[in-house]
Amino acid sequence: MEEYKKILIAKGIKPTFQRIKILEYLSRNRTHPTVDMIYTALFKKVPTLSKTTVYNTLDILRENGLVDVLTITESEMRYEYCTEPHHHFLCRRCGRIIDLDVKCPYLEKMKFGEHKLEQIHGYFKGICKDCLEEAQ
Amino acid sequence: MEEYKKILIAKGIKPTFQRIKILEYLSRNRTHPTVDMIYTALFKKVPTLSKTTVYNTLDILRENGLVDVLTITESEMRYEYCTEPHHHFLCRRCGRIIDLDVKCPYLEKMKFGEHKLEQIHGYFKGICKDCLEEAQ
DNA sequence: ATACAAATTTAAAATCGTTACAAATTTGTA
DNA sequence: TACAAATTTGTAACGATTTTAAATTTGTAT
Ligand SMILES: [Mn+2]
Ligand SMILES: [Mn+2]
Ligand SMILES: [Zn+2]
Ligand SMILES: [Zn+2]
Repeated sequence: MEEYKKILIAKGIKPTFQRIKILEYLSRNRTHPTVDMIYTALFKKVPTLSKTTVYNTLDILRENGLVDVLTITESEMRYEYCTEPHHHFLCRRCGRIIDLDVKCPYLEKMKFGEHKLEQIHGYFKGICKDCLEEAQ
Repeated sequence: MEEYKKILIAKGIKPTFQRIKILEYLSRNRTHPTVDMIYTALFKKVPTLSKTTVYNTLDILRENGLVDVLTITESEMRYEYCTEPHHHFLCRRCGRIIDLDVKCPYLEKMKFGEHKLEQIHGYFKGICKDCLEEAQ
């Protein structure tokens, strides 16, 4: 609670209860949740919460570099607490999005050719280890 | 026309007029169009075309490995005629999606760790060369 | 050719994630 | 306490996609 309040203040974002809770949720749940997952989880604790606030807050957090957005699935956006750049694996069976420890030269240099590079997304898709085992 | 008819037949897909036209369009327009772009362009030539047919056909083409789908933007899917795997650059200024010639070891091996890897998407995002120049 | 079943196309409605909007509430300051 | 600004909220609008069922086309048996 206090920790996330400080983070918001450091970024010049007014640390409202909702913003703190959303940032805290993302920091504690490294599952790349959808907006609806965030909303549903927090609504239990904050029954006045509006989904619009989740959208608004995520936009603010994103603008301030506290949150990253993944376009890895075909229907909804995924959000994650911003850390070091890394790649992701999406399992088409269970839908989980798993952080990968991929050695990618571009991730560090953030430089490529003549274009101005701002983000790199590495999306690996297939069947995850657990689902493979489950199917024997 | 005949060329794409043959490709469809080779895949066991009934080569209807609409399917041929959609496949032909994707082969000739390597711009990673949206469904709406495909529909709007073809509607001029095929005024009876339905957007549902575009969706249906793209699904079939995708299932048969003739078309790839990109989830690079935040709102709609992008389609491309299937070629050798390659990465992409999305310009947030002009919206163009540019094919990249990135050396990626994973693209060739298609193997990574303990998961079963089926696809790799490399999405680079930023400002393209042309837009940079245009802004001096 | 004709009839009929299956496949395909089409148009319309439904769904769902996201955005726009305006009212209600909260916050900061005088 | 009063008031303006910022934030939150609920609702409506939007747009991409999916669902559904009717219309059309195709292939095949007669
Ligand atoms: Mn991650
Ligand atoms: Mn491409
Ligand atoms: Zn899985
Ligand atoms: Zn550009």
